[in-house]
Amino acid sequence: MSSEPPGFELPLRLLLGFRVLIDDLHAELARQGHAGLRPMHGFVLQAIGPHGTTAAELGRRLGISKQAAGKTVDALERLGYLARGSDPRDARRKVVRLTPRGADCLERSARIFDDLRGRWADALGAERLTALEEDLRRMTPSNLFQLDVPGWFGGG
Amino acid sequence: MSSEPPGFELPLRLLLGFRVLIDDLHAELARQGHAGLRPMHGFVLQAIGPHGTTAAELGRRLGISKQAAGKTVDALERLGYLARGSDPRDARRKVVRLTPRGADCLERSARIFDDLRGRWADALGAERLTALEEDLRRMTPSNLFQLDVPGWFGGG
DNA sequence: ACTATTTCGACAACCATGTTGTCCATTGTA
DNA sequence: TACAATGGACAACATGGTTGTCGAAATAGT
Repeated sequence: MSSEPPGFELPLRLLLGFRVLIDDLHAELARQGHAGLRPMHGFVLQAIGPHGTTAAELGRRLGISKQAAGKTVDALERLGYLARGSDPRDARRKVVRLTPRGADCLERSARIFDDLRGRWADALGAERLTALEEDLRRMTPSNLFQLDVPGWFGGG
Repeated sequence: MSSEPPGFELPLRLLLGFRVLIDDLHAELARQGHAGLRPMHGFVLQAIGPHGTTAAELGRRLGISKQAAGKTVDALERLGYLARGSDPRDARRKVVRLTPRGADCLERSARIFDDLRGRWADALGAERLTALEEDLRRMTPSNLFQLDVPGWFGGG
């Protein structure tokens, strides 16, 4: 009879796993010339994607208010990762696009994430990692970016 | 040749897994009379434990400043989950202890977490869940509570 | 015993990020 | 043409974390 771990360990381990990966990512990003980024910024760049979006759309995608999305865009714009443009077909929309620096960061992030995943595969075995991912996919919502996280954790 | 998922999916799934569990926990806690708790509050109660601590010690345990820990204690005290007492042997220390309500919440949380873990076990199979936990244990630091999270995510 | 250092708790100032509410310009529709 | 919906900006507010400072109390050192 194997004693099971207390139930509260699972969420904590999930969070710690996330944390470890993100910390490693940002340590490496900083080494590659992208210091100053906050943990969530990478995901915001990822969520914006190569084609750009608007603040309102980004908010919907991330599950936060358009105002909050707008503030985040402000921050990333100040850091030089995003640029705002206007849409000739709709004067209300302000399209947010990655700058070259933003695109560079996104590419590096992708490579680093793949590398980190490779390290997990080395440590755990490819099959077990695949199984882990499958299991998580089964237990989590499909919308990868509906993180919500910033707001939901701190409260507000 | 099975195509591997992009590396950035793994951290996101870990985070989403955490989120799902915590959301479920708090939905159930609210149903059981403990509405108004923030996601991190449960972990703070957990980290305080049945014997109580001080704000400074709690801060060290959680990996945040004593001031931040103090503020969190304030919040939980306002909500009726914690009570401050004084230590006769050290007039500087203000011992923070769970109130009956706090202890009740902690017990219920434990039961709910076990139940949620059981649901994952049903969905994934006990062996796979055990493997998942083992793998995460292998890839994450041992100090379960050194979350840091609040500060590190939002930035500051 | 007296002093110097450490520790605890509190307060203040500041920053980041979220929320809601309001308002205006623009677009699309009845 | 009038009206509703949308996008963006601004303001006010709450939370939670940080650093810095300070006084009170405990501890170490001479």
